[in-house]
Amino acid sequence: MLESLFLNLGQHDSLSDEEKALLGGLMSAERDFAVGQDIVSSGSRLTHSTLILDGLAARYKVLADGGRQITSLHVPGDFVDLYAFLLKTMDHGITALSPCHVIIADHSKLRSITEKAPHLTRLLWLDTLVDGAIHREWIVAMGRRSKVSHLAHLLCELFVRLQVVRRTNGMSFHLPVSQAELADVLGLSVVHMNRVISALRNSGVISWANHTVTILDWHKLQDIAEFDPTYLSMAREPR
Amino acid sequence: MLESLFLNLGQHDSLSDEEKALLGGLMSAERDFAVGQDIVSSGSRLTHSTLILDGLAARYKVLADGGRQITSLHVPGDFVDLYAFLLKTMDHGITALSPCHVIIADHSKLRSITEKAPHLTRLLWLDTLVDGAIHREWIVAMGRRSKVSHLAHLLCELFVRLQVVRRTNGMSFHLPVSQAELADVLGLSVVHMNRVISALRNSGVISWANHTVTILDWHKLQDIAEFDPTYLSMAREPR
DNA sequence: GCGCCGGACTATCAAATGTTAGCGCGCGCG
DNA sequence: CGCGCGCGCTAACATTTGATAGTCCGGCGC
Repeated sequence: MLESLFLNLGQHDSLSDEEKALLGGLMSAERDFAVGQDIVSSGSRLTHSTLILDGLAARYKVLADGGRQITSLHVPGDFVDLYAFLLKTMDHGITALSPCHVIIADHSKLRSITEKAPHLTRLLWLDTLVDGAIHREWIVAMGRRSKVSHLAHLLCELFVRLQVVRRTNGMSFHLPVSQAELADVLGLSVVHMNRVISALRNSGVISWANHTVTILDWHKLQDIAEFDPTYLSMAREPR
Repeated sequence: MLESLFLNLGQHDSLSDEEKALLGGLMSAERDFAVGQDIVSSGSRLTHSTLILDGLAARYKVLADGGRQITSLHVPGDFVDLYAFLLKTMDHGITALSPCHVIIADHSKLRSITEKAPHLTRLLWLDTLVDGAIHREWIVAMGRRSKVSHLAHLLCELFVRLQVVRRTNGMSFHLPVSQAELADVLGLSVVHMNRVISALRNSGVISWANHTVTILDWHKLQDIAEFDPTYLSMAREPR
């Protein structure tokens, strides 16, 4: 059941059986969230963190004028709010973009892992660091890439991350987001988001219908995006 | 000498004397970097991390077309590349925006802290999490705030962070960056950066000359920025 | 089967942002 | 002392992006 977590953490360094057992021991209740429902709401103080077993979730922040910005997307195997364990107060919300099946990890148990399992602690820490690396890549994309390149970069990233947890199907993957939601990711208006998607489609490197994206020309997509997966730290080495 | 590090980590939770000693034991050589010099270069693999004792540094990434995006700014007391301890390969560079005096922490010693000092490990982990929280706030600013609001937000953030490490002078602080460098932070052209700075200046909430920013109306600046410092986790509580 | 509704998509015009070019000031250097 | 140069600043024009207002289509409830 925790297979995607093991795949996710295990891509960086090998996980021993004891560590897998420790991770299993972290978890308590499973829960389900419907589309549009908040998994965690902004401003709350949590005593547990949430692991996605299935579905797509987004961290977001809403501004006074009603604008929404999505700051990250989360796939199965992602600890969406692991940082809440130390950050304590949530400064943003987390919402389900598709029906989400999750499992809960108590902070008290996470804390005890930091007391007695240094290697596993480092791997969990690393997980949050990769999160930060993704944020940096998003900042670069928002600030200095063309919008088409930004979108291409996002698709490359999602494809690779989904591949790690075996949620791709050949060169296709399911992307259950509306254009309005995507606009909240890239920081664009819906109208312009549509233009950007059309442009990428017309360049022939992807097809996109029924919430399914198919990469027709990975090489060219990667070129448009200037995508270099180094920041995802996918090399398995001692950490 | 490590006073700014203690102030920085100590804002989140209290640091014991033993922990301060452990942190002292981490450090080895001090070094100096001139303006424009790389403190860490992109693509390198490090065996140490760098703590800023004095100066202003920036993480940045350069794209194929020559464009540069700065993904974070670092003040004294910041471990600029602490994550390299686990991420291993640098996917971006770090440069000195003003003359930087730094001190080096060996990764082998950091690792031993994770083996024997769980609470200090959590505080270091937290330090990297705040880094991530700042990234998220920057993403929101880039995506959904007006440019003037984005700039105002940056100034609020820098003021608060500098205040923690006692680098402010009343409502003023030193900001040794050119408009071109600032444009690389906000993701704007230099010309437009200039327009945005002028607009904020003309609104009368700040004055800005000789690389010194003075906040004339903190309340109004905070309003323009919709600045809420929660994400900086400045409450001292058990972590 | 009909009508409503959300989401993709388009057109038109307005506003924000970028590009290119150039001016002027202060400062370090020959 | 004069010259070059980085940097702040501006002007004019081009391009990108946003706002507003639709159309069209498919799913779903009645």
